Amino acid sequence: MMKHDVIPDVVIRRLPVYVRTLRQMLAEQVTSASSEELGLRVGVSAAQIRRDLSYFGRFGTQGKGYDIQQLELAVTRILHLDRQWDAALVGFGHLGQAIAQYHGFEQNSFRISTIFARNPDHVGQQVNGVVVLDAPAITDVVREMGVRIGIIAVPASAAQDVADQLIAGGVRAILNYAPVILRLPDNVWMREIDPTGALQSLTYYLSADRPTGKTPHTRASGRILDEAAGE
Amino acid sequence: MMKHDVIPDVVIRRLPVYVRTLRQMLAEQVTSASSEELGLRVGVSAAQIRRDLSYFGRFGTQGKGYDIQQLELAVTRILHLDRQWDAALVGFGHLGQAIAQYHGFEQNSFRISTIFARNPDHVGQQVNGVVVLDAPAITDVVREMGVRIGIIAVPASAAQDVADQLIAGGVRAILNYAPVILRLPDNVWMREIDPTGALQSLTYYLSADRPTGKTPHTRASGRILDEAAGE
DNA sequence: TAGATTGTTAATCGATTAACAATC
DNA sequence: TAGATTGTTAATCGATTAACAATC
Repeated sequence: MMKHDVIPDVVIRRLPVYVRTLRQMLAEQVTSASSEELGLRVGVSAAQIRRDLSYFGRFGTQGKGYDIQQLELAVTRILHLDRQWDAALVGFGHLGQAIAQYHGFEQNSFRISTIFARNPDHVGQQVNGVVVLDAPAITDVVREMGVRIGIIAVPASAAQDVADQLIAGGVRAILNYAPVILRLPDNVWMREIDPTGALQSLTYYLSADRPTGKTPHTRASGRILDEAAGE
Repeated sequence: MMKHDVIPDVVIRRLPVYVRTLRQMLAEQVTSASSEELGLRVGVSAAQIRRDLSYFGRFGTQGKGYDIQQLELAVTRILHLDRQWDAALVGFGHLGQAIAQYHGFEQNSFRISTIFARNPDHVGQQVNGVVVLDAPAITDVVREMGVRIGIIAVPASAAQDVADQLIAGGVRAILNYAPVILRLPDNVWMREIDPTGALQSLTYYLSADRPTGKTPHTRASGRILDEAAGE
């Protein structure tokens, strides 16, 4: 095993896709697979699967491939998903409420344990047994509860402030839904969720105003579609 | 101006952030800025700002910098954001409803013009004057309306099918909220929205179970925080 | 004109892929 | 053992940064 001082963040970002895929395979009762098969499912090359995994150790068997159950466990541990993480949600508007009600985090090692809002109409409300607290309490409550993950779902204008308060309370990982570039100290990690930006980059590729005549109404040729049924 | 056959997708992905930042600057009545200042706001290097823009033309003035209003217009046009785009939303569960009610797309060149659901309880419901249609109609309706953008908010197990139907109807850009790797023909562009995956990659960096004693309760040192107040 | 800052090319850095010896 | 497939190193590809001539 190669020892690396820092593992590239691109690699870390791919690991959740690996975990998800491995779990799906377990559900399908697949017990083992080669890097070739894994790559096909995950949508990356076999070489990349092997390269990525090699940063963390040796998980395969030459000539045979990988034991799915073993590998799933290994990657789960690498990402520290073998426990539940508390997260503090800030913002309880349309978006915040949708996030609070979302039942996808729970099955995936996360739990929204605290919710904060500025709007007095929201403070005191309750979701899944979690009471919405007043925003000024962010730093203190987060510190007291030892929460290390923050989810920001406030308007752009308030986001930097919220981030600062979360960080002051000990938060070191932020999921940011607000359309702003947050300035963060470099011991804090962040990911952005920006559906609008995603759409705005897609339209670059949609040039003509209308589908041109050549647009086939037959089924897409699907070179890629054929190679793995997957999922 | 350099002529490039294809502009790297990484560059295209940054442009929406540029647009957003430029609009923010306009709102602040900033009339011009150097690549240095823009880079500071956007969170990339000055060299990158200049390099990225150079793929599309010359937008600055030596010795002076960029006219914000002019540049905003230019990037808006490059991304084809100077019109409104219809999008078809598929899925009307918790997530789909949240997306349908989201009032952030409208101010940003997008409009959810059609909604599809499989669940009979959802079909026939109405949001902002848009009636939820039965899922089997996807291909025909999308084709008829000339919709070229699809938003997938269905369970993972149904996502590939939905994508295929959208594409058969002429959709060429997909925003995918389902946690699956979609297999798409290469004339179709896609972006993934995966908050769970984002959180799962963040926990890699949160090693210890609890904040260690050394965690400072003082304000984060903020090397970066200081350099630009921004936003 | 002198100072500032662009647009662009060359140098550097980083990530992906190809290749293959090791080995199950 | 022969065939398959890993783990790893070297080669390639692509993206970012540095540097600077052009020019406002």
